[in-house]
Amino acid sequence: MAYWLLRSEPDAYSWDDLVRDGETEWNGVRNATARIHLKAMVPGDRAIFYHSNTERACVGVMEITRAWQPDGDDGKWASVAVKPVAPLPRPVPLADIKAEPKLAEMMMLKQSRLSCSAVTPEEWAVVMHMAGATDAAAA
DNA sequence: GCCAACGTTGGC
DNA sequence: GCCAACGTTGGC
Repeated sequence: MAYWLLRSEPDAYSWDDLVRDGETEWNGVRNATARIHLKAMVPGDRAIFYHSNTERACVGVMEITRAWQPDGDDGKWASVAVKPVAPLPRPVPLADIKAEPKLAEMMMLKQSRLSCSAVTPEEWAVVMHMAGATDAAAA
């Protein structure tokens, strides 16, 4: 299983919106690097939901429910389907991620504007620990 | 509101 | 194909 981080401005689409919807199409990504990651996602992969901009914190865990399909008028972009797994018991602010040496190499820090980035299993475990997440959400 | 990072566009 | 100009994003 692979781990990912998907960011969204909560004003545009938030964790609460995802919980309300039950499942959603993660579309509208218009960045070549992000697309590489979207196309690498397979059902069962886990992803951190990160609120950018106004909140700047990881807020929940999602599961990829369907591999990518073409997105956009010309079909040259990609989108996947996701569903919520569990909210993080304690949201993990960006400031805490930056302050944690074990997360210094995280892709989201290296490329701060990238909306879909990869997370290593080690990084995933650290973030879940910081969030106080139990095994159910962390696995 | 400002600024840095970075992707995209367009002229050459 | 290169590179400067420009626009957008996101953190502060």
